Amino acid sequence: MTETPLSITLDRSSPVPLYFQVAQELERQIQDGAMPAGTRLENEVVLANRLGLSRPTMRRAIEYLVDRGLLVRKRGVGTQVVTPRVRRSVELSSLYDDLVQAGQHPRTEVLRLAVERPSDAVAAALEVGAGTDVYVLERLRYAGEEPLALLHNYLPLDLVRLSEDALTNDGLYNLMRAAGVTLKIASQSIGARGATAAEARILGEHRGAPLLTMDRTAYDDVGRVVEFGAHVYRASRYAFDLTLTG
Amino acid sequence: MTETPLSITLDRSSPVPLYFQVAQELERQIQDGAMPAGTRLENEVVLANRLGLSRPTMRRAIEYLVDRGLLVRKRGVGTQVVTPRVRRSVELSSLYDDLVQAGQHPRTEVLRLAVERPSDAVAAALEVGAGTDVYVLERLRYAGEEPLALLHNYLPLDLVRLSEDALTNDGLYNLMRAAGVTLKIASQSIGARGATAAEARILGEHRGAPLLTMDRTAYDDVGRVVEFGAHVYRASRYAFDLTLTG
DNA sequence: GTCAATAAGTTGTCTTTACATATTTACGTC
DNA sequence: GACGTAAATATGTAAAGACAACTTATTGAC
Repeated sequence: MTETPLSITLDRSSPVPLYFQVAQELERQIQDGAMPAGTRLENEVVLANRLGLSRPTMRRAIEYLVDRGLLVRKRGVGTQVVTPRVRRSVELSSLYDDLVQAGQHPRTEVLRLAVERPSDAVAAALEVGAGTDVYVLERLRYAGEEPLALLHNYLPLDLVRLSEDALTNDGLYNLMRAAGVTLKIASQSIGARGATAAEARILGEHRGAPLLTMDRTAYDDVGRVVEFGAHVYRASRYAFDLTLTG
Repeated sequence: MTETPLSITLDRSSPVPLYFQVAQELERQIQDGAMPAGTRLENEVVLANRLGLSRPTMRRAIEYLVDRGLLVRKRGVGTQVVTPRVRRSVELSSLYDDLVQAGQHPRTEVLRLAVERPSDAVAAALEVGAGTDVYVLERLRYAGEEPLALLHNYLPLDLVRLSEDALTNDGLYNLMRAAGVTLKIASQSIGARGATAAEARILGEHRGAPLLTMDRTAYDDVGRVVEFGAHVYRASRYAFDLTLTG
């Protein structure tokens, strides 16, 4: 309802684009609470003039925030701040990232790191010939002292050099990013099943206990398969949180 | 690698924006295979001239497809068609939509449709006062003759009028859309647990059988809560497929 | 008082022009 | 032949202006 006389100082000598400076500052003010939900922005022309920008540039800043779900525009009406929600869409992150963000201290135990011929299913998922060796990785993830997940990963050899040390101290995705692999898209399938005897033993559950399963194939920016993972999580300790936009 | 001399006919009298006409036609040609993965587009200036458009308009068309993951741009280099993948990000859809798309014939049995006081947890999820009546909906979803999922939904009264008939023949989300509710964003949590005796009986599983659980809160374009759902799926019959971009 | 036409205000689309910056290629120098 | 520099080529950012389309409020007629 309210209307705010926005003021932003711009740095025209900065390498950061003007539209992005505006978008960032706007976002900051929204997150700060300076522009609570429902706040009506002044119209584009006035805003552009006030900031000494052209309307297209001002529009682009607003557009960026509309795409990210912080603002809503209606033709003929105006632009409003959206009710504060978790606004980010699903992200490409790993369990490790999730736990770090939650303030937990994850610990990883590398059970197996080998280079060998993949099974047919894995070879198909990685889109390599059946005779091509790949990394085979098996890890156990802890949150605190409790085992949380049993992770199986398969990777082509030519993307990143894996070592047990590095994997113990860092997440797989971080290692890949550090090696210059740009993760772009991943297709996942989330299901559930009962734990096998072996899984139950490793994870500290009883046989048949419900496990969450996630199979993931990850691609880089040119569409190459960079990783295939088949993971199981103790359902009693873990859930997947998603935010979808549509 | 290859380069294609794109040709598109535009309708300037159409209400469909020019940039969108271009984007649609480009997408069609990509999907058709006329522009296979790796195809290099001509540069923006040439394309704009060839189609009789300004460069910003041409850029906007390309930008649209880049955002959707069909094209990749690199400054100083050019624009390329991406390797064909499932390119769409996660969408706001319901199980019903999923099944229809898969060619299945879903059937819905309405077990309960009532208006009553919500539990504290539901009231909190819907962000209504504890004394406010809400729709309480319990449905059983079949795929063919097999029960697939047990769905619990809670909705504010003022958004849509629900009837047992309509729910039997159509998905809840379709009904809401038809009532003018624009679903914008949803946060979901996917987990797993063993079936209770009651759930097992209804779903045709045995007690303790692994079930996928999904709790979802859906919001409209101005951030109002429009639905809260707590669903369980037979893990032996269902999995969630997601495509993430990052 | 009610309804329809009109006006004002706002975002949506499009053009033209200019310059900045990243990347690759070609060339010249050593 | 190796290296650095410059040129060519492509996308990235920005400005200013014009008209279109949608909403809402106002005004006028009845």
